[in-house]
Order: sequence, then C-alpha cells, then structure tokens
Amino acid sequence: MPSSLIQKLSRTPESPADRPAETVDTKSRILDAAEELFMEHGFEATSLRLITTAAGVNLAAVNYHFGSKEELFQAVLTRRLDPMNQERMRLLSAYETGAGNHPLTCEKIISAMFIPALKLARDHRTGGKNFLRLLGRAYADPAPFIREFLSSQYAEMIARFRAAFARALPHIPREELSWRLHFVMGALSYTLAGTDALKMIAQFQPGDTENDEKVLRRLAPFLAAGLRSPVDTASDAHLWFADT
Amino acid sequence: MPSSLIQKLSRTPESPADRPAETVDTKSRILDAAEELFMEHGFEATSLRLITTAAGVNLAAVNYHFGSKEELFQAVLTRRLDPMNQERMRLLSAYETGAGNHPLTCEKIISAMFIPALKLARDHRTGGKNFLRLLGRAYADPAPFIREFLSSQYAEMIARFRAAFARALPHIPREELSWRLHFVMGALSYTLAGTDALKMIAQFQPGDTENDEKVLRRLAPFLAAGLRSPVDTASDAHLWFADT
DNA sequence: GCTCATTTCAAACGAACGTTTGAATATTTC
DNA sequence: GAAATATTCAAACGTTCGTTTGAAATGAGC
Repeated sequence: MPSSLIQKLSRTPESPADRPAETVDTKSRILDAAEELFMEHGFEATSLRLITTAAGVNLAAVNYHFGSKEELFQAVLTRRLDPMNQERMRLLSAYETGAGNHPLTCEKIISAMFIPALKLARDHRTGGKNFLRLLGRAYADPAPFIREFLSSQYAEMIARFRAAFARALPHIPREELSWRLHFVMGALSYTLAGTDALKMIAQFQPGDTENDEKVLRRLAPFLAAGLRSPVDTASDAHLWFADT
Repeated sequence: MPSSLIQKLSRTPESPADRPAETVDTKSRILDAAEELFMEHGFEATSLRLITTAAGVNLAAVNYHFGSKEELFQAVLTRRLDPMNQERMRLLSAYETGAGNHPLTCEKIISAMFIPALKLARDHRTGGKNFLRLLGRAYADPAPFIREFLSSQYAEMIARFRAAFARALPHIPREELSWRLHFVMGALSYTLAGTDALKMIAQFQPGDTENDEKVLRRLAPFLAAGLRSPVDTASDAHLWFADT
C-alpha cells in the first residue's frame, strides 16, 4: 500500500533544493521523464516502459506511486499548472489593488496571464518549456479525463479574468467577451505549444532562436487589439462572408 | 496486389453523387468512419478494429486499400483539405483580380481563408464539421508523419496568403507579419477544433447552438484588428512584461 | 463460360500495451 | 535491533494493437 495515495493531491511537501541533483526521489524522476516524453509523443503514444526506462526506475513504480497512467498524466500537469494559475490570479489581484477602483487596461490583464507562463518558460531548472508545450497539446486532446481535468483546473482562473476583462471593456457584450477570451486562451496555448505544423512552413530563418518571451511580446499586442476591436454588427456581415 | 496503391494519390476518380447512399464503396465507408473516429478519439487511441467495425467492412480492408493506418489518416485529411486549400487560393486570386492593382483589405484576405472552411463546415452531406475538428486536432499532434504531411499540404497556400497580407500591410515588418499570420492560423484552427477544454468552462449557455458561421463572424474582426495593430516597439516593452 | 485480376474474409501473427503479483530490499518506528 | 512499514524489483498477467496470410468470393474482358 503506497502511503502517497493519501498525500498525492497535497502540494509537494519535499523541498527539491536541498537535495543533490542525482538523488532525486523516484516520483520526481518519473514526473520529469513523463513531462518530456508526453510532450514529445503525446499521451497515448507514450508507453510506461518508455517513461520508466528514461527515468531509470522500475516499470511498476508508476502504478505504485501514481496509481495509473492517467493519474500520472494529471500529476504531471498539476505540478506546474496549479502554481501558475495561482500566480496569475495573485498578479491580477495585485494589479487591481494598485489601480484602486479603476478598471485595468487590456494590456495589464493580458500581462497577468502571460507573465506567469513566461516565468515558467524561463525557468531552466524545471523543464518549463517542455511543460508549456505539453499543456498546449493537452488543450486539444480529445480524451475525456484530460478535458475534465483541465476544466476543473482552469475554472477559477477563467472566471477571475473574465470579470477583469468585463470591467476593462464594459461596452462589449458579455457573450462576445466570452468568445474573445476564448480566442485569447486559444492563441496563447496554440502559440506556446510551439511545435505546430504550420510553424514549419512559415519560413522562419533557421537559427533565429526566438524565445517564448519574444513571441509573447508579439502576441500580446495582437490580442489586445482584437479584444478592443469594435463589435461586429449585422450590417457589417457582408464585409466578411459575401457569397463567392 | 491492390491496384489502388498506384492510383492512391490521384484525385478521387469516382463520382459519389450517382450512387445510392447505402452502397458506397469500401474505401469511402472506411474514410467516413475514420474521419469521425479519429476526430473523437485521436489518431493513436483509434484502433483499426473500431474503424472497420463502424464502417461495416473487414479488418484487413484498411491495409488493402490504404496500406497502413498512417496512410489512412493522411487519406482522410487530403480528401477534404486539398480541395479546401485550392478553393482558398482561387478565392484570393478572384479577389485580387477584382481589386485591380490595389492591395486587398485584411477583411477580404481573411474571408478568403475562412469562407472555404465555412462551406466545408456547412456541408452536411460530407461530415464537414467532423473534419474541421479533426484538422484542428492534427495541427497540435506531435507525430512527425502528421506534421510533415500538413506542412506539405499547406506550404503553397500559406505562401500565397503571406504575400497578400504583405501587400495589405506594407508598414509591418516581414518577420512580424509571419508571426501574425501564424497567430491567425492558430486561432482559426483552435477555434474550429471546437471541443477544447477551455470552452467547457466559458459558461456558454447550454442549448445555444452557435454554429461555426457565427463563431467565425466573431473571430474574423478580432483577428483583423490584431493584424492591423501597431507594431510593438522596444520602448513599449515595459507595458507588458514589467517585473512583478 | 472460362480466365484472370480484384476485392473480401476469417484467422492468425508477433509485438507492445497497462497493470498486477509476490518476493526481496530499504526505511522508519519504538 | 526487532517489528512494521514503505519501496523496489523481475516476472508474468490478460488484452489489444497493426499487419499479414491464403483461401473464398466477386467482377471484368474476351
């Protein structure tokens, strides 16, 4: 009986700093290897044998420490996703407090979403870049257990940011704003996924190692402009989808 | 020896209209079933036994008609993707001809991208909606054979539209424009994928069957505003990613 | 109506999958 | 240091996977 089944969902009690780099415990080694391999091959195509071999642990260790492959995947996600979303909300609250009772600008709200993601990507100690790509991929995964898990993980944060945007853009109808927030999250996750097929044909010069920070610095104004754009009226419809 | 191995890559020679609905040939039944099941479960999680059972054909039919599971997946994509991209380019050329030597508006270029996708989604005869979701998922799939296939399928269309945007937005640097086009394609595919986890928590009222047309009518102005937005200068950087 | 190529079919192939088991080893507790 | 608990390990479990096989059924050409 693994004792970890009880404390599995608690925040990581171990402190990874005061340990030599080579003697990390089995759970962490599995999480690190799984994070990279899930990112590289996806959930279904990554076998437990591949993970445990890369982690240098026994095959049965995954089922012992995490229960199942699905629970391992969720553990990989929560380890970084939950702290990131917590920091997003904390940052948004700090901005709101600093602004008094005035609504925030779109730029400020977006930066509250992006900065924690950026910090994660910058963090070379953790394999942050791998994780963001894995996360972007998970958004599009059809598996129900992934979808439900992400929904529960994001529910609180999305609600907070929707309220902030609603105050920043009071002239935009609530339903329209929901869609625009949806577009923002989509563009962000798609961009962070990073290895999409379309990127390959965009003929970016090889060697231009645009890091995530530079990309997000391009994406943020792009999205802010979209959020602020005037609401499309029915009379404008012909501009877009005129027949032939 | 299957003769189809030779003509496999040629455009579908059979005409699907002059055939009774129940007696479609084996290849089409496999393609239809595969399209829906790949969409629902993803590539890896969809077994050939599931596909052939749903299609009402023998298990070995897939390997006989398509060669392998991977080639079946590619066939599912090309069947609709190639005509759609051809129509996109044809539409763009028609717009450009109609505008004489004047550059097109962003709205016009975007509609040349969206309308063919919309027509596909509208087409109830073909399972167009399923296909667009499958396509959105394929963009984020890590499998190399999928990525390379999509790259080759999209290369020509992307180049055409990049040139059109470059003429429409001459003040935007070439590299910035590449990224913005990348954001546009990302938002489009992400939106069309449709079943992402974030959508579930956006608290859209159940029963509001927003069809793809309405969604794209919201997305298009959003993206056009982003495309036109002023280029972020270095002096604006503090607006976005100021520390804490 | 015979011939020959094409397509369908049931059955089986070897390999890889996630998971379980029970003994061996390491760690903690008193 | 003995007892109890926690972890590791090799081995095997039953299942499912994509693919192959060779014979049976079907259709076309002359």
